[in-house]
This record gives sequence, structure tokens and C-alpha cells, in this order.
Amino acid sequence: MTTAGEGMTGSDHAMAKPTLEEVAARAGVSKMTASRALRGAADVSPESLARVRSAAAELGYVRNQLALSLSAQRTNLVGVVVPSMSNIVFPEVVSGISAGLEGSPMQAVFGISDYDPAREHAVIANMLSWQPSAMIVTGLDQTAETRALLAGAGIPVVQLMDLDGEPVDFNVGLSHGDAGAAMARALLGAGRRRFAYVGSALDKDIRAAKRKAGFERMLAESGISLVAEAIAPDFSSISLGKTLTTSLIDARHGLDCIYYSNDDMAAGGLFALMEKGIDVPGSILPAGFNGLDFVAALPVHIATSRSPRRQIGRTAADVALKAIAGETSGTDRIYRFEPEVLL
Amino acid sequence: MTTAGEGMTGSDHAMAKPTLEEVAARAGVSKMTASRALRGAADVSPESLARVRSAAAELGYVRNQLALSLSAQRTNLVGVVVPSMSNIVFPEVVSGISAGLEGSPMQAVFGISDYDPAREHAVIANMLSWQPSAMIVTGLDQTAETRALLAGAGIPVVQLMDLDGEPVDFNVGLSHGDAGAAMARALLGAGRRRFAYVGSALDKDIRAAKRKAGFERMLAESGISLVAEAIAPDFSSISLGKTLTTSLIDARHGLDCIYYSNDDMAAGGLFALMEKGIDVPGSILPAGFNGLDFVAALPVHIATSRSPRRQIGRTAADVALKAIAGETSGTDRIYRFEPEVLL
DNA sequence: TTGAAAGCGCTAACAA
DNA sequence: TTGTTAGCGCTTTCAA
Repeated sequence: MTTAGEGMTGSDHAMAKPTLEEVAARAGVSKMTASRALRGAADVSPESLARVRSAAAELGYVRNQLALSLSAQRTNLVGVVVPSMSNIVFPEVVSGISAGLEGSPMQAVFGISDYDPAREHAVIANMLSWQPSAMIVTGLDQTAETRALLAGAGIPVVQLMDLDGEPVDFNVGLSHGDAGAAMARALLGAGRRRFAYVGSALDKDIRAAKRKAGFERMLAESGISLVAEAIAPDFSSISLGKTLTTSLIDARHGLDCIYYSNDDMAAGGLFALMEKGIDVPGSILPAGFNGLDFVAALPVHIATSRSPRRQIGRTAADVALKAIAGETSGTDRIYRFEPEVLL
Repeated sequence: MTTAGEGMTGSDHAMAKPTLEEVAARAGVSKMTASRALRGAADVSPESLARVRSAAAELGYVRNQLALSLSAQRTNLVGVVVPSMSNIVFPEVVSGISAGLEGSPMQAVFGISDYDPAREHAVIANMLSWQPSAMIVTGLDQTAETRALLAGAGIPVVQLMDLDGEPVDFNVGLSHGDAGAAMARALLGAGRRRFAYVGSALDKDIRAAKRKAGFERMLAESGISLVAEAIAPDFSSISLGKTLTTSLIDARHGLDCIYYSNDDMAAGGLFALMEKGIDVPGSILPAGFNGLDFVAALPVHIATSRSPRRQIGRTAADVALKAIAGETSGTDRIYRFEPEVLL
């Protein structure tokens, strides 16, 4: 065995890890035979296979992906960049991607951009240096520089969530403009006429801004415009929705509907209305976006539109896998999901 | 330039990426000078620096971390494994880790175990093959095999969230047994006497099971035991909390308090109670765990205990960074956070 | 079925 | 300040 380590904290952090060469030596075969035996082995004799396997087990051999990937000139990495982990939406997308990659040799590597274009660029540049086999990024609104980086990487790029724009390669998601418009149409159809909008950080959350624009466009077609709006610079949260709604109500605009940037905000809004003793949905109907699971459990129902987040993640993973395998016809580049409006 | 690619989907996925050697050639210096210039350079003449930089920019050079890490015998990777991304708790931890690593050269790589020990083993084994500089994993209850893998990896291991057990190296979190006991003590102090428990997937969510055990232990000290319990095999959710609570209420146990496995379940429970017209907290007080932000916004308050999730993540990142840098005295291995009970 | 040689792209160590 | 040599641990290619 190797010489003993110097007794660092807890376990020994200095022990050299066994290499393939040592495994081979112990098994009495060459490096190559050991290499072949250790990965599903095509042409290896049963004896060699058994000996290599037990040698590896005895030594606690862990293969070095760095060396493997460098040598093989390809990695099993898929880079994934999402803007945030502070609300359940992107974790669900990530979960879908993770599930979609399962069963394949590909492994996801995640990064968070915090809705900051500069940080997104840094995160993506960093990931690309690991030579991933594909990239999955959120949205279509990267900076020109970031876009060039992705386009020049020579790997398939999947852009998630947003369909309102031109993708680098592949695009999986929904049109947020259409989603906003569809919600407006449904609410108008339900007889609502006096609308307010409550949102947050629209400069950062571009997709929420696109929904708002679609919403207002559709209202305009009926000659209606927003009666009021409350927009905070902070990120969305239930508490923020509650606060903004409370002050909006206090201003007595005679509203009959409030469109929120998402379900979290809308739930907060609902709680504010409940505390004020306002009849929901009789007097005012809050409407959100995402179709989060908890909306169905709320004591009073609000309107929302369902975005199939896990499925978008799964699809993105599938698309990436197909593209890596070179199985793309060149026509199927856009995967459109329709948000389902729930009143 | 290279020969044109074959017009694949969108961008050209066949273009060879420029290497350091090509950058050096273009700049008219050696590989080594280029290498030194590209990473903050100690001793490189200003001219060389400028020429290498512009050559790299012109070529769109992206450095190959695979080669770099293999050659340098170290990576800037920190492996992170969490059980789930389906509720906001672990995304927040992940967010904290990500923030804690910012500013350092280290980069987090995330994996999801789905609360499955076999999958956790596979995910960790996979990560270790990338030769991370540290590992951050959730909980203390890995299988013996997984634990051996971590202990033998020769890198610092930080175990997150749970303090009830023996860590491999470092431990950052809270005692869930104590948290359950503290909540029981607080509820008893508030005069509650007839308790039910509502939970889910306790075989998988070991920390929830530890809270329940601590809770019951404290009740027992006052000669009290649970009047009823409802435990489903599914994972926790607001809807599940609502469903289980509804059936529990229908059984008329004369409860005055329900302890839930977490805040999601408790919020669902609250909604069930509200729909039944039961006075909260007058008749029945629901109590959860986590101290999620939305609890404060609920129309009626429930009890909870706050677990500092982001801070645990940040601390874990700090501990990992210090350990990587070799700045651990060997005594500061446990970082204990106290859950704050909020009635 | 097995092995030897070459090399993936980079950095460490040394020399100039 | 710069360059040369060797080699990280593995796979690819080719030969046996």
C-alpha cells in the first residue's frame, strides 16, 4: 500500500488514487485490456474480465473522466444554465432535464445566472471550457456576445422556455406573448373588464415582460387598457404579491381582475384579498402564470395558465441527446408547448 | 480557416476548436508563454501578453479545462448532491452553495439522488470520476458503501443539513431530532395537548422521520402521545397535506394541534382547515418545518421552525473552500445551526 | 483476444 | 522573460 498520509481532518486527504495502470498490473494484463474490460468490453476473455474487475474492486479504482474525455475527444457532459433557483419553476425544469438524461451516459452540469447577462456569459464560457457535448440554456435573450460563444462552440444548443425569438439551434418552450394574450382573452370572455397588473423585476424577467405585453395587446384589441399597475424591482415572491396587492386595493381603482407576473405573486395577491375580506372571485379575480401545483390546493381558486415545466425539461434533454447522436433531420428545431388556461 | 462544415442544423457543429498551440503560433510565442499569458500571468512581457490576448480573441479560443485539470492534477470542481429539486428547500441550499462559491475559482457540479440510496451512490461515484476538489452531500445516512467511497476519495467531504450522526469529515446543518423536540416543547408551552402527525414518505425522507421521533420523544416526557397520524408514501406537497388533513379531521379525534412533516404539508393542512371552517389557530394549530417565506404571507399563521437553508449552503461552500485550501485546524468540523421556532 | 506506440491539450519543472 | 522537455491517465490506432 502507499505510505500513510499525515492524518488530516477526518479521513486521509493525501492518498494517491490508483490508476488504470495499477489495476492492469495487479490483474496481470496490459493497460489496454484493463481499459477494455472496465467499460462493457467487446473482445476480452472472461478470465481477463474477471481478474481486471476484481483488481479494480480491491484497489477501489475510480476511473478518471478527465483523462478519459481528453483522450476520447468527447465528454458525457451536458451544460445547463438557468436564471434562478429561488422559485420552484426552474428546479422543476432541471428535474425534468435530469430525468430525461437518465438512462443515457450523459450527465448534466448546472449553472445559475441570477438573471444577470454578464453572469450568464461567464457561466456559459466556463461550462464550454469543459467541452460539453451539448448546452441547454434558458431563453432567447442572451447578449450578442454570449450568443456568438454558443454558436461557435460547435455543439448543439437548446434554448428553453421561450419561443418568441430566433434560436441558435433548437428551441423548446412556449410563446409567453401568446400566453399573456390567451389569458387576457379568457378573462375578457369571463366578463372581466377592469384590469390591473402586478409584477416584479420585469427588466430581468424578460419572459414575464413578454406575457405582460401579450396581455395588454389583447386587451387593446377590445379597446381596453390597464386601470392600474404595480411593479416592484425585487424578484417575485408570495410576500411581494401580497404587499403590492394591498396597496393597489387601497387605491380603490374599482378593479375586477388582477393579472400577476406569476403564480407566486398571484397567491400573495389572493391572501391580501382574503385579509381585506374581498370576495374572490366574485369581486376580483387574481390571475397568475405557471400552473403551480399549489394553486389547485388554495382555499379559493385563482386563474392561471399551466406551463409544462418538467416536460419542457425532458424534451430539451431528448432533443439534446438526439442532436448529440446526430439524429436531427434539420427540420424539427422548434418544440412548441401550449399553455393551458385554467380559470 | 478550416474547411467549411457540412451545413448541420443551425450552426456548424464540426468546426475544430482552436488550441493553445494555435493561439501561440498566431501570437508568435511559445505554448508556454501563451499559457502563462492567458491565466493572470506572473512573468510575461506586456507585448507578449497583448499579442496572446488578441490572438486568443481573434480565434475565439476557449481553454480546455479537461487538459488543464489533467495536467495540473487538480480541478476547480465541487461536487454537490441533493435528494430532490421538487420542493423549494434544496434549490435554496443549492443557491446558497452557488453564491458561496462565487468569487472563488471553484465551480459547483450538481446531482440529484431522488432520495434513492442506490442512485445516490451512482451519482456520487460518477462525480468522483471527475476528480472534484471537494464533495458536498446531503445527510449522514449514506450506505456504508457510499460512505467508504467518499472517505476514500481523498478530498474534503461536507455533509449537509443533518447533524444527528457521525460525519465523514465536515458537517453543516441542524439536529432534526432537536428541531422536532423544540417544536413539541413550544406547542406544549402554548397549551396544546391533543396532537396528530401528518407526514409523507418517511422511509425516504430520513430527516423528517428524525423530526417526528424528536417530537414524540418530547411529548412522551409530558406523558403525552400522538392521538392520530396520517402518513402517505408519496412525497410531500401542499395537495397531499390538504388531502391527509381532510380525512384526519373527518375522523373527529378532538385534536388541537397537527404536526406536519414540513411547511408544504402544513400549508395544505391549513387550507383544508379553512375549507372546513375550523378556527385556526383557535381550534387547531398546524405546525410545519422549514420556515419557508410563504408561511409569513398566509392569511392565517401557522407554526413552523426556520431552517437557515441558504446560509447552510453558503457555510458548506465556505467550509469546502477552506478545506481545499488546507486551512482547517481539524477541530472545527461541526457547524451547528439552531432552528428558530415560530408560533 | 491482446498489446505497443502515439497523442488528446495542457502545465510543472527545469534550463536558458 | 521565455522556451524545452516530460508527462497527467486514458483511448485510439495499428500490429501481432
